[in-house]
Amino acid sequence: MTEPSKITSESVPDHQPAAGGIAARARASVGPKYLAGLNPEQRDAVETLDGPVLVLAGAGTGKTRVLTTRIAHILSQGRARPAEILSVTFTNKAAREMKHRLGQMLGHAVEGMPWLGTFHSIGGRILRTHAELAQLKSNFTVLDTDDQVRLLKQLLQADNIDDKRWPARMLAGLIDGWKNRGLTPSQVPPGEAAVFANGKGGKLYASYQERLKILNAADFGDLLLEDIRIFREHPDILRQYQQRFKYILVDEYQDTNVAQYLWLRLLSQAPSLTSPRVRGEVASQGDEGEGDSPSAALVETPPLPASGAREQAPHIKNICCVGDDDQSIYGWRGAEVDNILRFEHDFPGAKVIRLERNYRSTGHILAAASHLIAHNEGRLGKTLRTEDQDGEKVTVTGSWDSEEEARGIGEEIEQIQRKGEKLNEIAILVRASYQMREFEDRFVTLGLPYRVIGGPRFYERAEIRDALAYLRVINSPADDLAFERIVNVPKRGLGDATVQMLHDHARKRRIPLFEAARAVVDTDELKPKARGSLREVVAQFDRWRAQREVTAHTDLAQIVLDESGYTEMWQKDRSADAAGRLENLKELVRSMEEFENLQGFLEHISLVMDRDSGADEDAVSLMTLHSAKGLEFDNVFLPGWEEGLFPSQRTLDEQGRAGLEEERRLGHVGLTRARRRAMIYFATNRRIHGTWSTTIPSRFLDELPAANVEITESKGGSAWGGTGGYGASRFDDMEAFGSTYSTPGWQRAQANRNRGGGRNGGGGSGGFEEQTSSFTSSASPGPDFGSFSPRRRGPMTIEGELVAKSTGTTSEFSLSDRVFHQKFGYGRVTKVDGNKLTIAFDKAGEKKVVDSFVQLA
DNA sequence: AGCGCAGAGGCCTAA
DNA sequence: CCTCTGCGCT
Repeated sequence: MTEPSKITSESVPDHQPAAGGIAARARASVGPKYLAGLNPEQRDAVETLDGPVLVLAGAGTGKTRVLTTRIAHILSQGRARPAEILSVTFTNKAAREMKHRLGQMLGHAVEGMPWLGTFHSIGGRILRTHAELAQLKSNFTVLDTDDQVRLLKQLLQADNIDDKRWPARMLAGLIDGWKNRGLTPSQVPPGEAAVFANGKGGKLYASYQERLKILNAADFGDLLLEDIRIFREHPDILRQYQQRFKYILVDEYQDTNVAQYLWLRLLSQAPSLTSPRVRGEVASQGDEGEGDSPSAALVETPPLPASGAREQAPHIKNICCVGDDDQSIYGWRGAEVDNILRFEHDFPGAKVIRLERNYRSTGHILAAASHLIAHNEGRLGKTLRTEDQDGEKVTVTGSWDSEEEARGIGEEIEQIQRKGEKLNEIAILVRASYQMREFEDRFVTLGLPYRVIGGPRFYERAEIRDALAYLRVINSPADDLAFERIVNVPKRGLGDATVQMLHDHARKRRIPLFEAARAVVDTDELKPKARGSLREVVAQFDRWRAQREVTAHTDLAQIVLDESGYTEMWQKDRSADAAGRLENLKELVRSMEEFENLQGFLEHISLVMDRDSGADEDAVSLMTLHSAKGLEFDNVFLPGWEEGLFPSQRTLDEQGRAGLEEERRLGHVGLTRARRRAMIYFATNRRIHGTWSTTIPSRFLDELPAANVEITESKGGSAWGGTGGYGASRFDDMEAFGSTYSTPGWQRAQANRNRGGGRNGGGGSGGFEEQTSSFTSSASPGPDFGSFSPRRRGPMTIEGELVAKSTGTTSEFSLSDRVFHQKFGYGRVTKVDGNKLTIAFDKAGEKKVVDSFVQLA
């Protein structure tokens, strides 16, 4: 199958001038039609089928296209059958997209690609196949974060640990972190295990795992971690998968965590040659009991040929990882950028291909994004280039507060809409999901259709979780968490006392709650009323389980919801959202149709993150920067570029410099989502925890190159005192507005000045002239410059970049000059204020712009 | 058992 | 600002 020849496609005359990537370029003119239109690097990435390949694909360089074309190529070359290709992504969205594109390319649906999916879904599938080796049954439940926390809470209670001091959430985070690093309870470094509850952390992790087995449940981390364990302990099983997967493709490799990395490494070894190696691994794992080094999993585990010179032949099969270190934004959930940085070391003989030609964004946008990301130190370094025109500059707009920001963006959107552009081509990308609300409110009043992507997940809603709990109990009677959730929903008179009693009973007899209930019903331990209710519940579930055999799963679900009284509960509820909840329940039942049976549905539901309602309607997309990765839009709004929010203070506090760099990558991701227009906003006042606070513009604004950025005024200008115009006089007596409308540079200078002068307006005081004049001086840091910043800031030199260009103490323009503006067209100057001009544009109306952006007409 | 209220704590990002 | 918890009352 995989002979080590480097030339893969049908031979083609090598007639092109030669340099690196010649072969690929040569072939570019001929070949299968799916190769047409690929650039030489892309083509190289598609056609290098043998051995490890790392494709460093910058934003918008055709990453997905390469992946899908590569699969098509493998298939059409007869190198492997669809079922022999393992292709992993992080999100369902990405997986779906790949399936979709493959379908288009191959001209038929891709049911034949059973191993194309997310890490979690594929990991889960493998685990189900060998569930018994992890002390589970194949119908195990996947617990989400909520279940996880509830379970841990129970454990903490059982151990008499004060969950005020030691919140279950924190423990959940720790356990997640350990699992992300591939650590089983016994492998957790003692020092780390001790940080929780005075040393009980490790023990709690262990008992949590035990509880999971009893509940016949796994959490997200287990879906990979248990696979790894099974692979290590059962070389024969590992070999079976190694033989099956002839090709491995990995999307977003920069986001892989240690566990995913280990999982991939195990699978990427060539089967026939690995068995001794694997056995070696098992041996090395055998002593995992005690005294492991802190990074046990990292250091000790991968005794792959790759990791050392000790092995002569790199028996690594054809793995192709695609990623972009500049888009690594999941460090907080254990992603190891190191994985991508170390690739060549881990997979010796790896070919590294860089995709640097961007097909998405215009020159200004790309330049702004590149310039921003260039402030990061830890990167492999890529230079994105485009052959597109410069296009419009990235705009930066200051607003008084977040409401005005939303208003301004709303207006801008309406304007775009008036130009005839699709709402589908507009996205608002926020740092934190709580920012979304303001936009939703605004859009509702405007009647602007929008959709929230990746917001509160469908299955996280209470009614959905309740409904699922019913189904889970039917499917897996040992699922105590689910049973507990619904035993008294709707109210049946089975309160805490009863549940506590069941718990005791269950623990004593080591049986699930449900079985305990069945047993208790026959005793007189409960009061008649509770006893009757409980008996009814047990009988209902027995009945439903029996019906399951003869009833379609969608019908069964409907029956369960109706007979349990759950539907009725919401019908009686007169609160505002009851109707919506009923609607959601209907939607849930409807969505079950896509699955073959109840089991299949439950397997997927916890892993499927996105609810995809109405994707075909024309609507503005609202989402977090994180969930925007991989998407693109003509128009992208980036609100909330303020210190504390973006970059997030918490990230800075917790991760320091690394955190800052990750935030910056997030900014880079945001900007590179835009094809034609990127519009950044910052507000001077924002609600934090419900109280208004004054904020400072994000340092990232200063890191944007002046040449590609334009400072504009908010269009939601009414908050500026009621009129669109502005003037020194106005700001003189409106202290609060003083700094709101400045460029970032101003604002810094302003804050600086205020500190110096001992005024405390939170940066909000100071007259207009003052701002203007201090504009230039901000390029050189004042003595106490750093003091107003929440964190110590880096060298201030960057400050000058944005400032310098737009700085000018006096403008060369004067009143009623006829001017031209790249974006707004022709207009007449109606007011001059330092370097800020107010111009009445013929078409765009009155605008405030910095003079360097206009020229005399 | 169940309801309503007051107080506390959280808002980062995700499968 | 919003949700969750615990408490006291019915």
